[in-house]
Amino acid sequence: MKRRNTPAKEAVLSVLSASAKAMSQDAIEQKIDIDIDRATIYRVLNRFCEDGVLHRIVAEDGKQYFAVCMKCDDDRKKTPLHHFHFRCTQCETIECLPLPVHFSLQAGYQVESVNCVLTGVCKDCS
Amino acid sequence: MKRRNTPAKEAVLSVLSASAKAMSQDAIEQKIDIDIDRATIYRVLNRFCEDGVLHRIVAEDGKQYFAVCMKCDDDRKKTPLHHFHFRCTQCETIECLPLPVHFSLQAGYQVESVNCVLTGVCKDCS
DNA sequence: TTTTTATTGCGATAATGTCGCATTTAATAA
DNA sequence: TTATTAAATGCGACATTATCGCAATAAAAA
Repeated sequence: MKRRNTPAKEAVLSVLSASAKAMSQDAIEQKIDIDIDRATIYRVLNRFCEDGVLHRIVAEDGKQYFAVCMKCDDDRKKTPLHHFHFRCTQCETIECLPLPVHFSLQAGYQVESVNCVLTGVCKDCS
Repeated sequence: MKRRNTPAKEAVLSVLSASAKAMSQDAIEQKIDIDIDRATIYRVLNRFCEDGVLHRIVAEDGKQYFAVCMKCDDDRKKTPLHHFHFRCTQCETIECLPLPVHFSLQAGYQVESVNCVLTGVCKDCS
């Protein structure tokens, strides 16, 4: 299933690339200048996640948020693969923290994904 | 607002106390022998969370799961305050791991809650 | 230009969780 | 025991998030 370049994909990715924070579907839709259907945005986001372009965070509000995956070109400054996220209940944003998630499981567990979110008030709001 | 003892509360708490895993509202409802309205179960669960009897986990499926809070009477064997959870996609359960969550944030952040879930295949299923 | 099929828009739908309101009932006072 | 008070419940409606099927569109290759 070969991917195609479409205005919807470009729009979604450009919004997320320009954002310092993770965004939900509705926030993305509001930032996009052209009209794209809700279902289409979700499909674009899901495809990007499959392709490793974006990562998905599920916050305590039960909503999905999306952020561009940091490439490993420049390891030191970038956010680690599995990192904490911070959701501020004041400014309603989610940011990727440069804070790796460490854990050591008993043998037998197969981890497929990691979802760590801290909720509270971010440093800009407090 | 003083709490009252009701059959609904007792039923919910007894199901969760007997369970080794965190449970969602629908799973709890299925386990309960008497008929309790969905909204009531949610209200009971929310009250227990407020009162520190239960803790709430939001998994990557966006659903809320509830588990009894471990008391600190017997510290060593108990699950730590902020601990990882493991959601198995095979047996569809969520367990509390005896694995504390560590993080150190920049000054200025106020953490109100922590939600860490690992998803994959648990040791019983693999 | 034609063909192929990935992608889209639209509508319907599932699922989770909350809320308002009238009613019930647990706990307290009389 | 009975009356009183307000916490808790049941019911229905509702909001929100996310997905799905299907016909129509359009990107990429032939």
